[in-house]
Amino acid sequence: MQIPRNFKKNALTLKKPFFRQDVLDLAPALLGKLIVIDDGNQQRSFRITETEAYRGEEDMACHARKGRTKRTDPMYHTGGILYIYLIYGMHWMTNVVAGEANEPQAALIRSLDTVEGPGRTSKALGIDKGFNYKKLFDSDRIALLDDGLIPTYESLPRVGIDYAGDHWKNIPWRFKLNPSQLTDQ
DNA sequence: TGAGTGATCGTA
DNA sequence: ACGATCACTCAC
Repeated sequence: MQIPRNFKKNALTLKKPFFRQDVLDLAPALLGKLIVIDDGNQQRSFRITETEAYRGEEDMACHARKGRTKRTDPMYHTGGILYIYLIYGMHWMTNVVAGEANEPQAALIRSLDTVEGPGRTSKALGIDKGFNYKKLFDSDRIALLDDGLIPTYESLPRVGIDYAGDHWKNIPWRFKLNPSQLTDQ
């Protein structure tokens, strides 16, 4: 589709209330949404195809299991900002903060229509620490657009959390867009 | 299957 | 101050 020049004021741009949903609703709702990045020179867009939910201090796979720290602080904010962190000294992870203030929740963006894997996703988007805390509903640099695709998806266990114990390791909080929805457009 | 890489946080 | 950990990727 043609991406509007001023996505900040575009009717398709997702607004604050969308992000205040519980992460178990928001993470699957992110599937099929367009993520638009404007680096000042050019604008690029990708469709979100895979997410994971991390939910609260009781979720033993969530960074917030150790409470509020300098790193996890963004997750304690009201939904709609980004939570960005570095993993393995190399890869930036892009997370959308969900829910209300003091409910630490975030959805990891794992894959895009043309990019598989959370590290590669951030790299493709040009996202690094500078995007931490950035608002998705009020930014000239980045926005999420809803062009009407209603996602159908499968739920799977989350990746890379062997330390979290059987319950949290197996709970199906990874969401993958049905691939046929990309070609049906 | 294993090396690379560095911010973060618990322990001191 | 130090050491363990880690929501990963790439090359072998």
